[in-house]
Amino acid sequence: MKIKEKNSDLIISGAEDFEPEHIFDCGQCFRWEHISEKKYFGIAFGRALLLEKYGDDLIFYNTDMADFERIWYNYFDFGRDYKKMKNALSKDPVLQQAISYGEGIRILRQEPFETLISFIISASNNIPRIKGIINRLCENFGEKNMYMGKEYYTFPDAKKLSALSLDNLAVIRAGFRDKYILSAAKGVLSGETDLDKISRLSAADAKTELMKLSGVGNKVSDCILLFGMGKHESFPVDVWIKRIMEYCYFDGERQSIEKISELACRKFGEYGGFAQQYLFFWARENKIGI
DNA sequence: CACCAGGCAAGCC
DNA sequence: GGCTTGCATGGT
Repeated sequence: MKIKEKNSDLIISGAEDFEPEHIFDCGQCFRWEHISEKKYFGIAFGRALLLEKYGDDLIFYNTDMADFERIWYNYFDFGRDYKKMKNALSKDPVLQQAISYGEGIRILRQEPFETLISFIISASNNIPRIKGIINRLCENFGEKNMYMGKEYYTFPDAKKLSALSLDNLAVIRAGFRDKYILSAAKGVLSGETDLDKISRLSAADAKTELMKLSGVGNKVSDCILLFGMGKHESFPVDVWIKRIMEYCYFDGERQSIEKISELACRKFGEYGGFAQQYLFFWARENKIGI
């Protein structure tokens, strides 16, 4: 991978296993917007970014090497050997097919607090509405910044959210999740919930800590571990994953979530999270198992 | 109208 | 322990 600075843009060549459509539509993030054919606009770590896939190159508009190294390199998981992971998972014929469909997926390393709140919102919800609620959360309570002549809003921090009442929060129309959002924010602000410390625990111990939070159960905690804490062995089992796993590995017979998790752990091990994302994207886009 | 959405907590037995 | 039910809101 080579990076050139040109005017105020970065041209990244030789970045393999990177397809914006796969990355941003596989359900791991909610703040990336499809602008045009190959352009996506998103916000992370307080920064906005317009990026474009241009042939084999990636263009990161209006940014610099300092921000690339500080934010985007880790956010886009550029340090990982995706070939090695794909080779390991491809030994399974189901995964081989799912990978060939979503070959450009990467798992983003997102901010723990944003991931926590976002996946609390995700419970019993659908993706378009999750995005809508998060947009309203940021527009009402985040900080306004400018990027390429356009205003954008950062994800509000724990302090800002903790100061809100349920009535204040009603504008985002989060439904019954509103009280969980406030409670989680207050825990983080007080230090009772130390997300950085939790990130450094083993996946199992971190999960135990996260599940102490109201509104964070088995599936939501796995998503926080996977997308916000770098625990790539986590395999979140939602309704889609449950269906496709039953269809592909259990002859279509209904299974408990525990049985599905056990099989995923055995089959995918340290790469469980990647397997989950390939399966999720493949199943949803092709309506497999429905 | 019923049913569902990247579930969870609380209340039952 | 496991199982059932209510939950806000919006889309089909």
